[in-house]
Amino acid sequence: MTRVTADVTFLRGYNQALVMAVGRTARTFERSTVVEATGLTPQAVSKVIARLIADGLIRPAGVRRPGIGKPAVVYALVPDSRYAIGAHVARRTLRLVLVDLAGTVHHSAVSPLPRDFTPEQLLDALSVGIDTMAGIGDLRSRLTGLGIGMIGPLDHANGLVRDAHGLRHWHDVPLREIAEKHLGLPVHLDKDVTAGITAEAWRHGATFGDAALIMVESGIGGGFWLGGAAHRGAHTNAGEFGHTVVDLTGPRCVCGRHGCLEIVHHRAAEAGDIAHAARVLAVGVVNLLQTLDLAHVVLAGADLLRHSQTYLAAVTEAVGADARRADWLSTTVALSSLGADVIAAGAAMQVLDQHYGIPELAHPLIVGS
Amino acid sequence: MTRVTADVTFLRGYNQALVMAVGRTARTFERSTVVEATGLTPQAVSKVIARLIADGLIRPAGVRRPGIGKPAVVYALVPDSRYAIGAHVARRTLRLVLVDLAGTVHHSAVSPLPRDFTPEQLLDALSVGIDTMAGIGDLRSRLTGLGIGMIGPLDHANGLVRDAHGLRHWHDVPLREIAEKHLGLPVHLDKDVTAGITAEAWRHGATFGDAALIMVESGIGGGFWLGGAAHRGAHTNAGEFGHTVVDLTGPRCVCGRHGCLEIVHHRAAEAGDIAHAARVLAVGVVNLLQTLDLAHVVLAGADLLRHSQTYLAAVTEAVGADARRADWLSTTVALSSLGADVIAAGAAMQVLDQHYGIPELAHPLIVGS
DNA sequence: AAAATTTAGCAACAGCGTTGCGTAATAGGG
DNA sequence: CCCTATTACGCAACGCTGTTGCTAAATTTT
Repeated sequence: MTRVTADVTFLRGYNQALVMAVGRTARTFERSTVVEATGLTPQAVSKVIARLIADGLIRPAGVRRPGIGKPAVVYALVPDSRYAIGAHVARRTLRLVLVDLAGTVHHSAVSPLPRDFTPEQLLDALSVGIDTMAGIGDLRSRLTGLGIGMIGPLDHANGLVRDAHGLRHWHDVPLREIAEKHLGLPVHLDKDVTAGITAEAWRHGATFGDAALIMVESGIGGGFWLGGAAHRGAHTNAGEFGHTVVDLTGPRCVCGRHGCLEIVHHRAAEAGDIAHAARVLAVGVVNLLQTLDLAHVVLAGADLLRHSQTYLAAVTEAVGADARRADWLSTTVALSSLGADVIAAGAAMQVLDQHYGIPELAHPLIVGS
Repeated sequence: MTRVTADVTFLRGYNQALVMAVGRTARTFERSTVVEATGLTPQAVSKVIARLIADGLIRPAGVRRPGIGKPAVVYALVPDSRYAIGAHVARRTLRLVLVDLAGTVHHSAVSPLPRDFTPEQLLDALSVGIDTMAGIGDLRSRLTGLGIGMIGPLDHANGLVRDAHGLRHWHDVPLREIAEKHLGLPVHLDKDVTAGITAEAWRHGATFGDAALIMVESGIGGGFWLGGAAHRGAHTNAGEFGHTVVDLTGPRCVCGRHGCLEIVHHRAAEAGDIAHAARVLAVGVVNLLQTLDLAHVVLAGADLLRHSQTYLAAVTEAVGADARRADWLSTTVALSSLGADVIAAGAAMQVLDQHYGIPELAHPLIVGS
């Protein structure tokens, strides 16, 4: 845990991150753009820009001639100044992506994982994949780290896999620690769905409001972006949205309860009635909207993307019907812009975010002795 | 909206708020206590403490003699240095409370409101009630403001009541503005449930993790505390948790959907089967835990408190059954420590929080022109 | 009475954004 | 062609933050 005290170094990181967010969202920008967006003084922005140029993160890119007056210098992010690798660890496959500072996915590769793979087998697969990707343009020196998005439950703060669902050799594995040792890179571990929603938020910039990523892929999960940050919950266990009861008299689920969203949805899909399955999922999504009041819903996951239009239509219709009562209640519904890469890409962006995003002011916990 | 830029004044507010949080949580504290809790240097803490003493917010309260060495100065919050008044506006009643800087409720008064009361009638009732309370100890000068917790929907950011459920004269009423003008006090407007959870968080201090306040009172609502702040959602409409579907084949609800938690619960309660009603509510609570992974669940609301032990037992049992699978998944369940005052008290604490809590670093939205 | 230990705070410092003001670069008008 | 208005940029001084170095004070132990 990096304890960040509220000193002036926080200010530097914070305002730098604001400028970086502008650069990531807009292709090019000027000093006045940042001034408007942040409320900082022009002089302060100049200082921040000078620091970022010195670090090679942004560069001047010509001038704008608006007519009268001295032309404004135009700046642009240097996307290839930093990279991160993201890994999506599923039950049978490992997906690796290379993401640059702008959030663009450059390479994507899927490799199979042995049935019931062990931590060692995963590390070997990661090692091989990273060497291949990092060797492409000799970008080892510009590699910020590795992000891993994985099925839970896990402990994000301590980088610990508690008990990955359906994998026998994954009980209390300190994956972050052993991966950092094995790979010689900073490693960030998070739940797959949380990584996924981070990808959407990182690419949309500071305008992205409260949002959820709904993932249907051997189970139903949800990743949440609330109040400008990923929501992980008290024990990194948020998002078990598939195990919310939507039918009190429904069939018994593997989790022990009756009528979970997941089992009801699964039964419908199994029977071949995808349209019905999609409507069931839509009920769950509207439940989320009622509870959390979200601005965006993003749909993802292999099983969903296989029938993407059916799901998109069902959820859009249900959300629209719900919001019809009030015109000020608007929520966008969309398929993930990154498709199958969303989890891995988001894991990579979490690493970039740790370095170039808003620094966490770890509200210090007053832990009793 | 107070746009806070990330300058040194933020640092001051932030670190002062940390010290105030320590003072609020602990009866008394020393410099070393704060150093441990915040990670600041002793010298920095000394400066902060000096500022707070100058403002009359804390005071020296003797010394501690731990044995060897110079005794440490003990400090204590001065609870009566600042007050705030909180109002809970329900359909038929107005509840007013006086809360001090420590979060202690000093006076509580309930007065009836006319059926279908108008904004003017509410303002008059507020005016009378505030004059009575503020006159008690001539604490007008120490009054920070008025917090109003009200049924929604409303717009927290703009202080606007959009369309209060079941009240005819409340469509797009700029309540904050007209109340500030009428009462001559800063006014803070929020949903009732959000105010309620703020009360719990403010009293528990920085150790309070993600939490929900479940309120059963002419409807079922939820207030959320996530990531160290109240969660209001994209349109201040979070918490409509009573209108989440738990029974796909259930009876039709007033909201148009079938099998909402609220209608299913209501039918059971109407039939006199409170135990069953409580179990239905408990299913909804567990749904929340699955989705959000909360550390605390607080139960409140007049209809619930009337059978508090039945509800407490049902929810505790359901939460325990759910967490049994994993020992690291712990969630506390409790009745609100403030009882019927929780909404009004929370509204008052929101006012205090704006002045003496962690300052918001309003992540500036890059709003397109 | 002297040494050891712990706490408190003054003074100088580095670094942040802000303010004041001078300079550079352009278009338009005389 | 030159002058002026306009816009953008940045140096220098400043106020404020927390930090660092060091001295002084208050107590117990030897």
